[in-house]
Amino acid sequence: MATHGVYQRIYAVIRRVPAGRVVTYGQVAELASLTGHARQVGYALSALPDQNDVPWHRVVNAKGQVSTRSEAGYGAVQRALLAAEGVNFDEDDRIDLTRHRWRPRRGGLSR
DNA sequence: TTTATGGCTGTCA
DNA sequence: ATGACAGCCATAA
Repeated sequence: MATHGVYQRIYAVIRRVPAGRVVTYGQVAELASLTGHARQVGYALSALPDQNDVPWHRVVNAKGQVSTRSEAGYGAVQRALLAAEGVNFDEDDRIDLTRHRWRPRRGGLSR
């Protein structure tokens, strides 16, 4: 479908994120060949329909903290979903990115 | 077409 | 450590 949108590409990347793992907006952008356009990733998520197969909750900001959307409450939902997948949060509701950041296979750069 | 708006990020104080 | 500023650019009106 000729979805000439960047969003579709972003969704594709996020769908590849395994459970229990998280990625930052910037990382998703980079994986989607949009290095430096982390913002667009956030907008893509905001444009997500209620029904989707995209694990938007696995996308967090660079601080490892869940970005709140326009309304409050979603943060708690996102946190709950992640917690259900085994992602731990610290006292500040932050995720240990050094431990939960998703590492796409790429030539074995892992660690 | 132009203008305004962002679920961000990195740098500097 | 936190707070403020500027920059990148797609989508919507």
